[in-house]
Amino acid sequence: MREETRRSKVDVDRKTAQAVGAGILHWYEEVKRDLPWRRTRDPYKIWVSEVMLQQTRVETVIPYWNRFIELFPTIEQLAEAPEPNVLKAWEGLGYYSRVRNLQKGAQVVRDKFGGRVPDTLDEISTLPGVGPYTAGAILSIAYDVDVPAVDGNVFRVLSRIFLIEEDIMKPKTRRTFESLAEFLIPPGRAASFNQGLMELGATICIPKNPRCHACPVQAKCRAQEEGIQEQLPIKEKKKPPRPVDMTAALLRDGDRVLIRRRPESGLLAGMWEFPGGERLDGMTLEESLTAHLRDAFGVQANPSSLFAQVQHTFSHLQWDMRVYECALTAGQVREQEDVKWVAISDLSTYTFPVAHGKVVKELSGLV
DNA sequence: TATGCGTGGCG
DNA sequence: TCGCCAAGCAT
Repeated sequence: MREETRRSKVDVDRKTAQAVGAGILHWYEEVKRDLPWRRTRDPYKIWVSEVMLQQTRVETVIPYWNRFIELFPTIEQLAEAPEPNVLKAWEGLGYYSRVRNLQKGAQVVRDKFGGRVPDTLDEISTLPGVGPYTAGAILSIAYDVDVPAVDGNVFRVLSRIFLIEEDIMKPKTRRTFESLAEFLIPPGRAASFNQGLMELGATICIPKNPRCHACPVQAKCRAQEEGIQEQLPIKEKKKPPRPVDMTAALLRDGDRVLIRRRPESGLLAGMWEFPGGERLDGMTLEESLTAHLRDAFGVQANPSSLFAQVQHTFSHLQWDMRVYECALTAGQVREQEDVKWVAISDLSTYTFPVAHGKVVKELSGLV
């Protein structure tokens, strides 16, 4: 019996577990949203949706998922697609390593698993970009395996129902929630139950002003009983993003401008940008830009006028980016694979991070 | 265990 | 406005 083999670190009796599991399951079957990836059982398409949904809202993902599936309808086609095309399909979604890992994963599935997404926790977890949450989500949703899928919603919902006051930012806390979530799964119904937990967190048991009156398990919720649902889950504060002064150059040659590709690893890997870099210690922005252009291309360039100022906040960085029109006074920049002179009207065929995309937009408005 | 990695929406 | 938040993973 599963009740005897499964244990939770949280104090929950079987009757409560059964009531909560059934309550959420039945509520979900009644109210679930009609999302495009809920109309398929294709493990590949569910995989794509789960990766896109990492740290990303449903409303944002929908158009990206539709387009991505249209462009790459099968694992085979994704595995064989040119990488820049795949990156382009992700442009604007953020966390770009997700899509690189997704394509690598597709290649692993093709080469090591005969083209079929594996259906065991051990095997699927070997795929790049597939962590504990995504593994559980794909297995339960696509294959009906009774494994938990603990994301931010589940942390919030379960911490409230069972009044769990552990800090969810601590990695070890995940195990507490995973064992509890597994204990709650109505046998054979992990697909609907797991999605129900997340749906509840996304629509009712939301971070602020939770709609407890509409909750199917309100009567079982210990936080609601204590009136402290808004204080949960316990989450330690993150550090504020570090401010960085950035510069970038607008170098023109007729109606063409100079762009370059960022390195294959690190921040915004492989995306295109206007050349420049961080302000260097002890230098002004203009001096730093001149130095960056000299280092990168071996040319002398003078920043003349300020073309644009762009503020952009990442999860860990805050860019204050100033884009200067520059005049080349010595040397010239030759095209290479990762350095191009591009007509303004063709810039849209390249993939830019949002900060540089704002500059592209400014430029396009001038044409 | 702590940090790097995007972007857009909301109160 | 601005801090927080949204279906995390890799290192």
